[in-house]
Amino acid sequence: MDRLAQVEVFVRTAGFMSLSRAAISLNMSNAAASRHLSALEERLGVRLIERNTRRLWLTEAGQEFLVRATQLLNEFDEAENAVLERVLSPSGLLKVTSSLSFAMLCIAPVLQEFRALYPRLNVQIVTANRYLDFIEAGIDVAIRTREHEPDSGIIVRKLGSTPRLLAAAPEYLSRRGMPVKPADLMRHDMLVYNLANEPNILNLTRQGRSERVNIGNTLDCNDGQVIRQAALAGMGILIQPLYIIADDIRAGSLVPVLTDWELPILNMNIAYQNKTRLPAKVKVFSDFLISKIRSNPDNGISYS
Amino acid sequence: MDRLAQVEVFVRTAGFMSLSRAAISLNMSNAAASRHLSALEERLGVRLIERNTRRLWLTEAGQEFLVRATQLLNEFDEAENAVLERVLSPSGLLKVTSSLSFAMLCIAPVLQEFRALYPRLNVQIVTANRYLDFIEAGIDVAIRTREHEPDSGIIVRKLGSTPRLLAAAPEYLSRRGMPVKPADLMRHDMLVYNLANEPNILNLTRQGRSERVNIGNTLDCNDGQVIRQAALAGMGILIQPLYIIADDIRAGSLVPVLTDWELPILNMNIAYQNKTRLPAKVKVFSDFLISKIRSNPDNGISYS
DNA sequence: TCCATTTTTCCTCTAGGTGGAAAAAAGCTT
DNA sequence: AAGCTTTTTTCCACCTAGAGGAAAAATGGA
Repeated sequence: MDRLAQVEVFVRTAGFMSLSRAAISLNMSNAAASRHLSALEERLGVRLIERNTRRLWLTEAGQEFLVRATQLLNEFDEAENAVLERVLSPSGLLKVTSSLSFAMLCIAPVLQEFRALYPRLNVQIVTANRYLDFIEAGIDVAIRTREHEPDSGIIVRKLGSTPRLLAAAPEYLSRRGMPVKPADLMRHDMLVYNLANEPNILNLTRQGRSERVNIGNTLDCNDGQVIRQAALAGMGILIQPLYIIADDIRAGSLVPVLTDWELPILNMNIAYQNKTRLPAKVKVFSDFLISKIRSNPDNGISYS
Repeated sequence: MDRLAQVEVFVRTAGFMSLSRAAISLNMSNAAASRHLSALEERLGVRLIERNTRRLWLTEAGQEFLVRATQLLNEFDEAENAVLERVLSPSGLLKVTSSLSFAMLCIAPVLQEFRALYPRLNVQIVTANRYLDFIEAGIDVAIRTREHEPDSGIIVRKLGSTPRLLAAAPEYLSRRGMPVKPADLMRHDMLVYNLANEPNILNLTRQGRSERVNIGNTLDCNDGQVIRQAALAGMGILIQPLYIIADDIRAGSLVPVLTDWELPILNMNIAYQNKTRLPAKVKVFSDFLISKIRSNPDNGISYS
């Protein structure tokens, strides 16, 4: 039998001065209420409420217990309400990991608005050029581009897609010429992001036809921003997601090349551990970020 | 399911960092412990303990709830222990009613010792020359001499028996002569206690023979001490229980008459309400008083 | 004395909780 | 990488504790 229910019957009965009314208010039968009260008195070894069929009154033990019991029930409700409030109003620390580029371009610009919405939730961005382990690094949310997670315990939700482009500074193109067909890339200086799948092989398609090109690597680096800076300096042709160089292209600082050819789309995903109950902070952050990215047409990430 | 048991499983699990060890310590199966914890999390709508088969750790919600939960369990134990202590060490107020005589002669002399034994229990003596109603007067214990209680809800325990005697002051007997046989009483001044059963009829027996005498009443009073004082002043012959005039007889202030005749024995009883659980204070007082009266051979109350 | 109402207890039924065992998972060792 | 050990979770069959309805008992008022 639920000991708290026993205490509730006792407190309600003392309040109403009636077992029947206590039973009604607790949605239980008279018989059940009587049993609950008797069970409590049995366990305590004392009569808490002296009663007959016409009236009842608290014993001295009952009066003392009533004070404590009422306080206990209140505190129990408060404890549960505090937890419930935490669910509705997340707080604490949320650890998000992503590439430096994604953090700079997609998270940092909207973080202030997020903090305004959830003032008690601190967000810590852990930029890394490799995928961190959720458990080892204490990560709550990860932004990843790989198609599949080896760990089936990870939930993956799609943020959007971004095309990969080939682009170079106008100065470089003046100096080295514009590549006309994919094979021309073999004679160009290529700036390679070495964390990509098969970083030295390019698969380009046009009108259903594919061409596979092996490229050298004038620069072999694990950071998109470093590669972008090198390209801006005229060091070669880069292959990067549109969202990273969208502003550069609009500014004319980088010029796309082989634009009638397509490279494989890059899917941007948000990932978190599959838990029996998704922590509120993970949920609110994920929903927020997805909403922000999808509602910005200029960021180079589309969703369909 | 017992909600407190759920909280106990949670707190134990957090302490041991193991559901299995929490289960052992609470004498329940692993399955039951798992269900209790899951049920608590279900009701709260939040994961309190994140866990896999190898380790577990508190969520932030779990950390906060743990503080409150631990306090709740402590306070619940304290509330129950406070009640238990009250049972073992009675306190509060005990209302005892008896005749003035009994209170003066049998209760007052031992009350100090009782209070020393139970310092937190206050005894209130309500002397009355009539029987008070338990419920109306809020009486816990009553000393009564009547043979039967009309209320079957009253428990009656025998304190002892006291013979009733006829006695008068030596001066009165010198002046009016010593009665020789029961019929002589009709020509004497009789001091009648009008609360007795059939106060104006005396049934005296000797060697198996009974004589019934109708007596007049020079004094008709409802208080034994007033009757005693009148007899001491030579106003007439009284009929009173031995325990009231035992000291007067030893002192020679009152002289028993018709001593080879017997009046009906008076049974002294202690009475209290039949309750589902006898209050500790009623029990300890009753036991104490019975013990004191039975161990005093000089008080005029015998027990066999 | 009768009546209405409340508390308690009895009875029957079933829903819920049990433990054991199996499944799944996880981390360590080889 | 595979195997092993241990823990947590879930399933299953069983049993009992708790349910409500009704009757019994009690109580106070009319």
